[in-house]
Amino acid sequence: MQKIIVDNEFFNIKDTLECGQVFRFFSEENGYVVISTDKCAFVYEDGDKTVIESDYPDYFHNYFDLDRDYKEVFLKAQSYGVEVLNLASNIGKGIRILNQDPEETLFSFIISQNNNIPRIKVTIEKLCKELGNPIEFKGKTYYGFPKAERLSLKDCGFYKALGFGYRDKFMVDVSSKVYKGVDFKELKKLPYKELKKALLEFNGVGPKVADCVSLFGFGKTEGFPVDTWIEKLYKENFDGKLLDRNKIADFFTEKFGNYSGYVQQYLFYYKRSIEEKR
DNA sequence: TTCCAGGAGCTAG
DNA sequence: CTAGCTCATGGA
Repeated sequence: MQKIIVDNEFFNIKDTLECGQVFRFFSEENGYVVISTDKCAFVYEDGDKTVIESDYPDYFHNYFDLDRDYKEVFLKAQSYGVEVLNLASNIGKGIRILNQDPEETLFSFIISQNNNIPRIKVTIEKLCKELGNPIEFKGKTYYGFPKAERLSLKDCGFYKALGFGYRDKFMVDVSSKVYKGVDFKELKKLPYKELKKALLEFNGVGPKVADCVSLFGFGKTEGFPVDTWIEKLYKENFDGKLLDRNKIADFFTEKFGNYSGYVQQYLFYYKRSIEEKR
């Protein structure tokens, strides 16, 4: 087990994990166990440092986006003179956009549509426990995220029984398509707009999920996912005249350019956290 | 009971 | 191309 030690100021593990970009983590005593594909890490705070323990230090170095300067991202967000964004980025300046596995991200966000975060997490955990590889880590058994090959062996009844609802069909269709040959490395070479177009070809992937997958799974930060929370925030804190979510996304991308993904995550986390307290 | 959640597919017009 | 309807599920 190796340790990575990172300064705390622009890396808050709680905010990074709980801001809604990722579903596979567990709050354990004094820290979090994070799982990505078949790999585990334990992450905790120690004074003004955040410590990442794992047998896969290179993988989690990239996963936590440690080569990026998040002070620069934060200062950029503060530079627009948007009041709600100043507030949101101050509260969430420890958020980092994770470099998640593209395939896992694709299935995770198909599950996320018209669903809520606690239930998304429960559903994904049931899926991993059923089909994922067991991983022994720090005295407990966790489960990896199943590959498309294994997902494609199951039918709609299986997914329905796990609580997928009407999304059962999407899991069957997409896992089969991915298993038959989707080259995620080739997709990663595409620019944002072409990648989004390719992602929209999957049954169950619309504009919002495509933007989440391209951001969280492929690192394309010019997309701005618009869900119900962002739509509320747009109506209350921006000019709020647009009704179509595609046009709201375009409005934000035009405003924030390559920083759209970071800004979106600051705003999403902020909006959800203030509504939760009511 | 109705409304809502990190929406998207399908059909009519 | 857009507007409206429908799609499971469970918590509030």
